[in-house]
Amino acid sequence: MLPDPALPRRRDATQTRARILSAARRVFATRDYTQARISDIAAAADVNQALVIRYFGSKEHLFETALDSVLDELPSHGRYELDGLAQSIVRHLTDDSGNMPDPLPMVIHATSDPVAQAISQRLMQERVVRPLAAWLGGEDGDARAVQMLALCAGFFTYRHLLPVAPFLGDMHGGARAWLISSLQTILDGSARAAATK
Amino acid sequence: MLPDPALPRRRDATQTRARILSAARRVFATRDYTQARISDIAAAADVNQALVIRYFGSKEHLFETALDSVLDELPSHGRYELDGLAQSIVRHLTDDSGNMPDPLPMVIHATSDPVAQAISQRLMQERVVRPLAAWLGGEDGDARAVQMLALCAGFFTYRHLLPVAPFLGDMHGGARAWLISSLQTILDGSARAAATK
DNA sequence: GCATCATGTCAACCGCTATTTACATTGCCG
DNA sequence: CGGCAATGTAAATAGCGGTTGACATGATGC
Repeated sequence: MLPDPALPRRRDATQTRARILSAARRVFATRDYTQARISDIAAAADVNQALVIRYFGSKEHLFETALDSVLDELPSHGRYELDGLAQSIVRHLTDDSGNMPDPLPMVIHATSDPVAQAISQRLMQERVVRPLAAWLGGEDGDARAVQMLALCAGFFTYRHLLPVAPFLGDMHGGARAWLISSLQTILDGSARAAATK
Repeated sequence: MLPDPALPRRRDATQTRARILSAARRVFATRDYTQARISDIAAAADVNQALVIRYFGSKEHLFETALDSVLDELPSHGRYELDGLAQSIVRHLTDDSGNMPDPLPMVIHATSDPVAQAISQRLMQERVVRPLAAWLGGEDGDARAVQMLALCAGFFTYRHLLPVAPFLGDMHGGARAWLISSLQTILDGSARAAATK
């Protein structure tokens, strides 16, 4: 038996903060940053709107904290072989349950706001592009890293932001396969470059 | 000798409307839709802010008119051979002068606003995806069409929206070459599919 | 010239939303 | 218990930006 929902919840700052952060991650990943209202996040966290600001200072800082927490949960590249990485990326990208950490939705949705954009840019550069480029190796490592990100961003754009047919219907499988093989091509190129070193 | 800028310009509704539309195209292509202020457009057109609304009814309607006018200027696909199309697309995409019509910047920047997004979605579907798919031909024509658009969107995202290194520096040439060859691969696939019909 | 309509200007208005402020309630510790 | 700091709530506040309306000014036909 659940507790009476009319009754106020037992007060617990840590848990409340966590609920807000979790809600922020969901909301910032699904709506555009400027469309993501503080009240949306408060509602999703079942918390008073003023608490969101009280706990995180401002919308911008909440965004930074939320993106940071997603990046913390991202599995490190070292855990993947060349074969698995492409599929793993796409699995994160196409997971709609919200259980798999993926910075891309938040980052893409943040491009509308100058401040949130700057935050995303810095964090993505430091914590995704740089390590991925290093892991890919070679002198064109970071070129390849950004190519992979661009592929993912394009896929995401036409899946969620501008869902023109045939991305709407049952074509997801085909698009997914195309994305995997395109990523794999870039990875294979890296492998070949490394082998000829 | 130019006319005294302190003096009011000779009144001409057609010209004023054209100046507003042109300014709107520039502004909507460079800033995000929600960040693109009516006052920005008015200033760029050197026109009173109220006139923008007077002539176009609302920000949303101005956006639709502006996007429509860009699509009108787009060269039809029939004018290109398979070889030239990829390069032509990329030339439009990487032109910073604003002289070449390209709906992509406006469309991408419109994704933050639900209404502008819906407008973009409809127009892109009808006037870009559909004709491009028909031109590509084959049963997977529209899948390939969207793949090409996704590539362009990804490229644009990491060039303008989330400019992480090495897209910032001198790597543009490399990224450009990559984009052209990726597009060409999709086009070649279409050609092969058509040949084996 | 002058009447009149088209065009342009200026100053409000209005809704929206992040943030703040003042106030209530809970839980903890003596 | 009783006080007090931590936590939660509700209602302003403030600023921004699209839109509107009342008024000014230039152009055009008589």
